[in-house]
Amino acid sequence: MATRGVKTSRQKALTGLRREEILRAAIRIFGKKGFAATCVEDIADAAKIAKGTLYLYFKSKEEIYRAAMQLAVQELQTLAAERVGAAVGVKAKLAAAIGVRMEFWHEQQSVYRLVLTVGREPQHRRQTNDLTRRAHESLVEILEGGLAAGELQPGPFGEVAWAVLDMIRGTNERRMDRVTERTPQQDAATILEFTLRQVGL
Amino acid sequence: MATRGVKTSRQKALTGLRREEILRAAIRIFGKKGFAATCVEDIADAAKIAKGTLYLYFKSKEEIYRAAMQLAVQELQTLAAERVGAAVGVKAKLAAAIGVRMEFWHEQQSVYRLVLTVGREPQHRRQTNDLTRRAHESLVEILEGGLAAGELQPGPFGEVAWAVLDMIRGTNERRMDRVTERTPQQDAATILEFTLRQVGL
Amino acid sequence: MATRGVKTSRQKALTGLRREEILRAAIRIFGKKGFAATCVEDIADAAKIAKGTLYLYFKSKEEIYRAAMQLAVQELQTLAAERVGAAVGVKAKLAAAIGVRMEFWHEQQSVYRLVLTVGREPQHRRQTNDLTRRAHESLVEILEGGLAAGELQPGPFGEVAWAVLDMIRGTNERRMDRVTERTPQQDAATILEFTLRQVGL
Amino acid sequence: MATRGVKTSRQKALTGLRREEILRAAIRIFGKKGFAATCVEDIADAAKIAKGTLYLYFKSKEEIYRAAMQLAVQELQTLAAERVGAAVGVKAKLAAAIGVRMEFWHEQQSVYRLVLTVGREPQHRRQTNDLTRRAHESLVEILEGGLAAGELQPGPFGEVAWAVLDMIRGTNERRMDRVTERTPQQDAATILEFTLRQVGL
DNA sequence: TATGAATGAGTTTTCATTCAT
DNA sequence: AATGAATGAAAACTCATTCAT
Repeated sequence: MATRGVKTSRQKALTGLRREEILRAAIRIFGKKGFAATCVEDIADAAKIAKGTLYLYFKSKEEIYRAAMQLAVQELQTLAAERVGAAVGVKAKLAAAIGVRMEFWHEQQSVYRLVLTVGREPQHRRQTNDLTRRAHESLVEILEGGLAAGELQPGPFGEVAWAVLDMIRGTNERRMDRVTERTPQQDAATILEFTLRQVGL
Repeated sequence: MATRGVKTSRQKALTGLRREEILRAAIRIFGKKGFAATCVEDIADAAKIAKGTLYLYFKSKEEIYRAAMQLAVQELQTLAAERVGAAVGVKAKLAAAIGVRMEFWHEQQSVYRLVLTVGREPQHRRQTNDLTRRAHESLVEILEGGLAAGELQPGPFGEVAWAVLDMIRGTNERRMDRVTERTPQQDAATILEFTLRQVGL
Repeated sequence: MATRGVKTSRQKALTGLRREEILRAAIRIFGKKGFAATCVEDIADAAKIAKGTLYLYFKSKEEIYRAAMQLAVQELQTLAAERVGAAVGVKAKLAAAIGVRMEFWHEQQSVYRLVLTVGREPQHRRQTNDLTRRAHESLVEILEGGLAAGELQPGPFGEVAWAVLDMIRGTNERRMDRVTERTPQQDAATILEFTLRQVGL
Repeated sequence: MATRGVKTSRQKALTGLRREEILRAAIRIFGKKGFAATCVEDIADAAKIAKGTLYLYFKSKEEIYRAAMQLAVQELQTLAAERVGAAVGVKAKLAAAIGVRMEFWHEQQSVYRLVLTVGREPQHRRQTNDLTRRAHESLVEILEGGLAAGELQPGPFGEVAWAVLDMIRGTNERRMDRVTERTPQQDAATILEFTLRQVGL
C-alpha cells in the first residue's frame, strides 16, 4: 500500500535496465532478420524473458521497434555532438562527424542493420527520415559554421551534406555485405577528402 | 492433347506474356507494401488471375520477387547501355549514365521502391548486391574509358563510382519520401557536377 | 477466367450449405459452452473443417455468433408466422404462438441455450433485444386482432405479451436445467390458461 | 509473531471487511462486463489493492464470482424475509415479496446484471438455479400461508410463483436494457395484479 | 500481509501453398 | 491451364495465477 502507484528510484532503475536489455536484444534480432521475419518470441528468447513479459514493457512489436531505433540513434547523436563539439575548425569538425558515424556503425553492426533494413520498410520510413534529417541538419551547421568563421566560401551546403550521408550509408553497407574490403578508417578518409574538395578546401 | 508436354512457340510466347503481366503486378504491389506485407492474393488480384494460377508460373512468393526484381533491373541495364553507348566522351557518357538512372527510377517509382525496401531485407541482400555491382562496373568502365582516351587523369575511379551510385540512391529516396523538393534533373546535374569535380574536370 | 467474380448457382448452393453447416456446429458449441468459453477451433472441429476455413465464411468469431443467432431465430419466426396464420380465432392463435415456441425451443435446445446464455452477455444484448421485440410485436398483434374481431375486451396487451414471453423463457429454462419435471405441452397449457385469464377469457 | 496461525477477532473482522470490499468491487465490474470479459486486474484496481492480494482472499477468479453472487443474493433474501414477515395477509405479503425484489434490483443494477449475465453462463447455472429455487420456495410459502388462513382457494401455486419470478426478471431486464419505459413501481403493481387474478383475488 | 513483475498456456486471426474440379 | 476452396502452421497478443521481495 505504501508504494501504490509510486516507484522507488531503485525500482525505476531496474525497470529501465530491463527495458534496455530487451531493446538490445531486439536490435540484435531485428537487425539480423528484419522486422517482419522477426517474431516476438525470438526477441523474448534473446532477452531471456517470457513472451508475456515483453508486453509489460512494450505494448506491441511495433513499439519495441520504435524504441529500439530511438535508443540506437540517440546514442549516436550524443556521441557525435560530443566529438564534433570537441573538434576545432571546419575540417576537424567534419572529420569528427564522419569518423564518429563510421566507427559507431562499424561497432554496432546490428543496430545499423536495423536502421538499414527495417527502417526502409514502408511503415517505418517516416521515423527513419526524421532521424536522417537531424543528421543532415547537424552537418549543415558545421559547414555554415565554417562559412561564418571565414574558413569556407558559400556553396551548396545542403547538397554536400546529403552527399556525405549517402556515402556514409553506402560505404557502411558495402562493408557489411562484404562488397568491398575497405576499413572504416579508409572510407572515412575518402569521404572527408571528397567532401573537402566539394567545398573548395 | 497432341502437344502434351511440348510447347509450341505460340504457347511459349503466351506463357511469357502472362509471366510478365504477373511480374508487373508484383512490382507494383511489392513496391507499395513491402515484401512481407504483400500477400500473394494481392498480386493475383492485381494481375487479374486466380491465386492458384500464380503457382503455375512461379513456385513461391520468393520466386515471384526474384523474377520481378530481375525484370525491373534488366530493363534499366539495357536502357543504360544504349544511352551510354550513344554518348561520346567521358562527360557525356557520365551524364547519360546518371541521367538515365534518375529518369528511369523517377518514372518507375514502384520498381524503385521494390529495390529500396524489399531489396534491403536480409534474405534479398545478395541478389540486390549483385545488381548493384554491375551498375558499379559499368560506371568504372566509363571512367577507365576516359583515362584510356586521355580525357581523365588516373584517380580513385572505384570510389567515385560508388559515390555516384550512393548519391543517386539518396536523392531518389529523398524525392520519393518528399524529404526534398528537387527535380530529377536538378539532382542529376548536381551529381554530375560533383562527380566531375572528383575526377578533376 | 469464365467464372471470375461470378458464382454458378451450384457453387452458391454449396457455399450456402457449408455456411449453414458451420452455423449449426456453432450453435451447438456456443450453446454448450457460452461465447467466451468457446474457442474458434472447437467450432471448426465440430463442423469438421480446418480452423482457417471458418474465416473464408465469416470474418470473426463475433460474426459467426451473430449469424448463428440470426439463423436460429429466423427459422422460429418463419415457423411461428405459419402456424399462427393457419389458426383461427384469438384463442387458437395464442395457443399456436405459445405452442410453437415451446416445441421449437424444446427440440432445439442448443439454439435455445445460445440465446439464453450468449444472448445475455453485455456485448450481445442489443441484438437479443431486437429479436425479443419482434416476438413481442407479433403477440400484441394477435391480441389486437382479437380486439378488432370483438373477441376480446381492451386490456394491457403490451404487458400481457411480455408476461407470455417471460413465462415461455422461464419454463423452458427450468426444463432445460431440470429444475422442474414438466413437459413442454403442460407448460404451454398453463401459460395459455394464464394468458386467457389475464385478457378475460 | 505471537499470533502466527491464529487470528484475533480483530484480525478476522478486518479480513472480513477487506473480503467484502473486494466483492463489492467484483460485483460492479462483473455486472458491467460479464464474467469472461472481466479481468482480475480490473477487480483489483476497483478494490484498490494489488492483483496478488486478491489471491490471499480468494483462490481463483471463479471463487470471487461465487462469493460475490452469494453476498448479493444473501442480502436480498434477508431483506425480503424481513419485509414479508412484517406484512399481514397474503395480499400484503405478496406485494412485499414482489416490491422488495423490484426495488432491490433497481437500486443494485450492477448486482442484477451479474445475476442475469454471468449467472446464465453454463458453468454458473447450478448456483444460480439454487438461488432461484429458494426465492420460489418463499413465494410458495406465502401462497400456502394464504390457503391455510382461508384467504385463498387451492390453486397451482408452484406455477404461479414461477410466473411471478419470470415476470420480475423480465420487467427488470427490459428496464435495464431500456426496452420499456416503466418504473419499478408500475411493474410491481402490474405483476401483483396479474398474480392476484391468477389466484382468484 | 501486500505487492506487482514474471510466466506461459491459450486465443484469435492470417496467409502461403495445395489440390480437386 | 485455370480456379478458388481448403488447409494448418505460425504469429501477435492476453491474462489468470505464482512467487520473490
